[in-house]
Parts: sequence; structure tokens; C-alpha cells
Amino acid sequence: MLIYVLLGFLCEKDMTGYEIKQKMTLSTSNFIDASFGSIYPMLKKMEKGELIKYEEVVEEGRFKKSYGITEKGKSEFIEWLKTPCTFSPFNYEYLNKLFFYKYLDDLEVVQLISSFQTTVASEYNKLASIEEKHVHEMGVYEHATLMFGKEYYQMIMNWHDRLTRKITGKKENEHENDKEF
Amino acid sequence: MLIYVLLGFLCEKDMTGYEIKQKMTLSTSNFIDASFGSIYPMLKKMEKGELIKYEEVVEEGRFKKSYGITEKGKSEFIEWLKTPCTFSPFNYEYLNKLFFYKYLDDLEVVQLISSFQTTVASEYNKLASIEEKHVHEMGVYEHATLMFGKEYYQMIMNWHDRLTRKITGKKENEHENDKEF
DNA sequence: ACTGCCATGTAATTTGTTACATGATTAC
DNA sequence: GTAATCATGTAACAAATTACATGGCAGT
Repeated sequence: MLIYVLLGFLCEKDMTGYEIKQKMTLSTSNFIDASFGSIYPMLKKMEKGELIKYEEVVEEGRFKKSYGITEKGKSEFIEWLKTPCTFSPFNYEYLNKLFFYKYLDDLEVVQLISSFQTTVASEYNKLASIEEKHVHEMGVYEHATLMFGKEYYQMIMNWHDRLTRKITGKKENEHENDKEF
Repeated sequence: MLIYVLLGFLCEKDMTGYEIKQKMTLSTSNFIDASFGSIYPMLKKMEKGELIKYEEVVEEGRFKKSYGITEKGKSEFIEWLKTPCTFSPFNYEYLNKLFFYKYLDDLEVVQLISSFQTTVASEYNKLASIEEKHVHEMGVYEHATLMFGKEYYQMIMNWHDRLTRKITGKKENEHENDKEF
């Protein structure tokens, strides 16, 4: 979902395709790092759909297209942001969204996270039940990949718990010792 | 890399596309779970490339294509399996390979895992250095996604450590208390 | 002069998905 | 008889990649 990363970045300020790519490499390469070959055509497509607009500028003799988000783009982005994630283990959609949660209210974020936690927990349980039924017929490596899934989900749940505590703690100015997150 | 999952499954025994899909859902859906719309065309393509062959059989009045791997397919699969993974966070290639590591020697596996550990550690360090340089200009959520990456890599390293201990422990009949993996 | 970075873009290809279409068997 | 499962397949579409192509500026 490259489109939403681009919209998210353009929410903050106007940028060129090149600048967006740089920012992606720095801050989102962790879960998404598109190439120029997908960024530029996507920007063009979004411009046609009136989600973004651009000005042609010349800086230091260099030709640039400075893209900015439109009202239509902004509202479509926020709407996407508010939609709860369907979870799939190697789908970075939720990180993509979470990265931009600053554009939502704390309360809304906590609710979204909580609903996501439920989904993750149910995935964890699915794996746990597969493990229970089929461990005996599983080899070391098959079992290891299953453990990977379980540990992955567990990590996500812990990570979410810490994040939630950080958000609510920040809001209610709690005692919680949160320096560590 | 659907092709290698299919080859991997067919290494074990002859199967129909339908059976493969079932097995995937049960055992690899954790990291890959292709649809019929990709399995069947891929099987056809692999058959043309002589990586697999099939027999038409009729069982319980049902028409089936029972696919089996060829020597060419087997050697291409093993070659792929031996190639060290290029790591990318939301790329399940290494799980895909690891799932089939039973077809390699323990020694080879330990070496592959060890080389992979190095890659993961270097990714972890990349994130850590980004964090060090840019925490001050990062919002809560941006930081959270970065922490996700770090914790994810940490989890992988721990998971690999346990797996390595299990493999070497098994081989050398060590004292190690490995019941827990 | 040459290398590296800035900046944009296209074309071909890869790798899948979803939706559709068919038809047989099994269990209720 | 009808719903679920077994079994295969195609067509249209989606989302992104890699490789290629262009050109200007800045520093050595």
C-alpha cells in the first residue's frame, strides 16, 4: 500500500519524489522501502486522482516537482488510518498505519491497538492449537517455523502493551516508569 | 517464491495441487499461503520446465493430477536451499528455506544459520544507529515502529540461538535442557 | 575529466491475487 | 435435494520490481 505511505508523508509537508524516497529509507525502510520505479508512477497516478497536486519548481538549477496533499487526499488518508487492520503475519499494513497514528486522537489509537491486539491473540491461538495437534508429526525445522510465528506474535503483543502504556501514561501523567520503551 | 515451497513439498511425496494447498494452510500459512489461482498455473509452468512431472489418476471417481519432483527439480531445490538468504524484514524467504532444512546436513544448516545471524545483527545495528541519531526528531509512533524492528530482530536472534542449540545438542547428545524449544 | 549525488521517468517483467467457471462425490 | 468438500483451471487485475534512459550540479 505505497499510496498511503506517500499520502502520510505529504500530510507533513510538500516533498518531491526523491525526498520521499530518502525519508522512506531513513524512517520506514523497516517495513516499506519502495523504489523510484514505483514511487514516481504512483505519484503521477495519485495526481490524476486528485489526491495530491504539484508545483514545478527550479532550485539550484534543478528541475523539481514539489508534491502536496489535497483535501480529498487528506480525508481519504485519515479514513484509511481509522480502518482497523486485517492482520496477516508478513503484511506490514499495521506498521504502515501506526507510523502515522499521530494524525489520530490518542483515544482512537488506543482503541485501534486494542482491537488489533485481539486479532493478534487469535492468530497466536490458531498457531498454538496447530502446535498442540500436530507437534508429534512435525520435524525440528517445521516446528521451528511454527515457534517463530508464536514468538513473533508474542513480541507484537508485548510491544503493543508497552506502546499503549506509553500513550495512556503520557495522557494521564501516570507514575509508570516508561523511560525504557 | 512459491516455486520453492511447491518443490519442497513434492520432495517429500507426490501430491496434487489441492493436497499441497491443504498442507500449506496447515504448515506454512504462517509465512506463505498461496491461492489455487497461483498454485495451479505455477505447477503447470514447473511441469513445462521439467522440474516436476505428473500422472493423471482417478481415485474415488475423481480426476486428479498427481505431481512428483524430477531429478532436475530436486537439484535445483537443494541448490536454492544452500544459498544464504539476503535478509529483508518482511520477506519470509528465510522461513521458507528453514522449513525445508531437513534436506541439508546439520553442519551445513548451522553454518547457514550462523551467516544469517550475522545479517540480522547488522540490520539490528543499522536500526540502532538510526535510533541513536534521530530519536530526538522522532514522534512516539515513528519511534514505536523503529522499536518494532529492533525487537523483531532480537526475537529472531534468540529464536535462532535456541534452534542452533537444539540442533547441535541433538547431534552431540549434550546435557542441555532443551525440552522447552 | 570523472565520480557521486540529485532528480525524473519508462518498459518489461515478476509474482501474485480475486473472481469466475466447471463438475464430481459425500454427508445430511 | 442440497450443501460442503474435492479438484482443476482461466481471465482480469494489482502492486511492485529491475533495468534502462536522461540530464544537471558539485567536488576532486
